[in-house]
Amino acid sequence: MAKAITTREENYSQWYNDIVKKAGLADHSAVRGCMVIKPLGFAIWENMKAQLDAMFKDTGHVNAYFPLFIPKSFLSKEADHVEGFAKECAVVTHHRLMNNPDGSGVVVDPSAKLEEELIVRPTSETIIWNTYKDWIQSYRDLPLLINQWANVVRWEMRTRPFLRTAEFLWQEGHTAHATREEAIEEAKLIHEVYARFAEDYMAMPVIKGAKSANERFAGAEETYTIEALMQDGKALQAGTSHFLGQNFAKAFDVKFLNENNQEEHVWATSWGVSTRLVGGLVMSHSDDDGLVIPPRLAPTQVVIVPIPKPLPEIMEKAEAIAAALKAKGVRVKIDKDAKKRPGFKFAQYELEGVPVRLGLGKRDLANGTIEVARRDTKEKVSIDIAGVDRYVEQLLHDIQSGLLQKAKDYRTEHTTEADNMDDFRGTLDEKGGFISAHWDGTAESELKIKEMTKATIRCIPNDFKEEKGSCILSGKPSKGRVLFAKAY
RNA sequence: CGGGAUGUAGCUCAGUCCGGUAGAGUACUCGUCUGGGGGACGAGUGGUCGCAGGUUCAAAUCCUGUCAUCCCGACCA
Repeated sequence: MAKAITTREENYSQWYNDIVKKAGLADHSAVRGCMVIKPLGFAIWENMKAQLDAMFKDTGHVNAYFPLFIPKSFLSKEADHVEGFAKECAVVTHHRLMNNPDGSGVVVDPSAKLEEELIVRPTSETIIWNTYKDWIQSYRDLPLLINQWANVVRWEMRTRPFLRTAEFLWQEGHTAHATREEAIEEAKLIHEVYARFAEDYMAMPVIKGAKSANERFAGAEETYTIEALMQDGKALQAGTSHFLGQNFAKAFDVKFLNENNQEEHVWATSWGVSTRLVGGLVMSHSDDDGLVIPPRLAPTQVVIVPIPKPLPEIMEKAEAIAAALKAKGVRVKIDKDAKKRPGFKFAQYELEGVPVRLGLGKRDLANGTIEVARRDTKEKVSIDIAGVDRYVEQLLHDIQSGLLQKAKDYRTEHTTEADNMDDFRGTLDEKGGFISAHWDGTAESELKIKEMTKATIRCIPNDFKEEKGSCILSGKPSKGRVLFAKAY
């Protein structure tokens, strides 16, 4: 049967598109740049969301919801911010349709023009800070630690499912603090939460670091980022946490009285991760046979396939095994479809990335065994049916840690030091990945390198070591190495 | 937003150059035989040819516009 997925070697982009489509993560929609997230893709996002939400709550945050629409005037209040987003905003200009007089359908009613146009949020800093102004008077109102789960719209020129879509789902945290130090601590705390989530749940190793001025969020004083490396050697910015200083507090006049009865502007952070993480998950682990989902985020962790079909005696045993697994907290599904053949199902579950498949047949019943197949390595073993629940529980842990280790090894192999432009370019062309190189700290050098090689500074790593050297471009003195890569 | 390509059955595509009432494979439905890695045979269902105009006795085919997708750039998470 046609194995419909393009191989990674053949065409990495096409491979990614094939996985998204064939595994049933998402479909294109009738609207340019927007996707329909299908049940499997959405279930993965729901699992991510549930875990992140718990982690935010654990660190003292609460959820709220702010409007989709932002008055146009709000967006222009913070100069850097508006410059960053103005080019990609959807604008609502009217509020009514009418029948076209020529009978050809509906048209915008010109008499229903809005007094003030509304922007569909590309991010919510402005409307949130406009609101916080009313919520904050005293240091006793601080810190204010709020998150929202929402959709946002950025009118992108070129889109790709999950990685960059015109509309996407995300969470955006917006916090207000009494001091600069506390706000920076908050931004770092969330940075840490993101990194932990990526590694512990997505099995996606990330480099923690700070963005250069060029790559920083519009309106931020400092942007902390987690950067992951995809299988094609390109980096993916997977989550950012911003220290906003007093920029938004000043723009929206958010002040509080401190303990000494003095008025001060509050200090702010914002932070977000999006459905882009689903794309990162795909590109971190999946292979030419389809999706590979780490167990902790897999909607179905174990599937039991009766062989050759769901006969009563097989199903009885399957139900018992499923019950034992459920008792251990495993998300298990029994395939009860009598029409499809086992071979077809095997291929299908591999395509959909189910971490563990149990094959239970008549022969197994006779022998008291069951076949266990793991998705990540494609290994199959036949084990004693009696201990299958404990075996599978352990196997899920092994798969989770195995995926992380494999991704770490890949990253280690694809992180290279370069000390001059020739090496830099050579490495970039031949194997890609992260390149650790000296940089003089100027925006000019950074932009020039980008122009010459398409590689950007992904981050100034947290584990930045003081090391004397000279910038690979300008030759000027550098205090240490930063990480470059081509990025999504 | 520029350059290139493509839209015909759920999917992959032929037919378009040279206009004449819509094709294949696969999937799907039913039946029989099957059954430990994408089954075999037989019989069926399924398409206003992306959309809107135009030319013509006649348009999947020619012309104009438009929408969408893919690849390559520029821009960005």
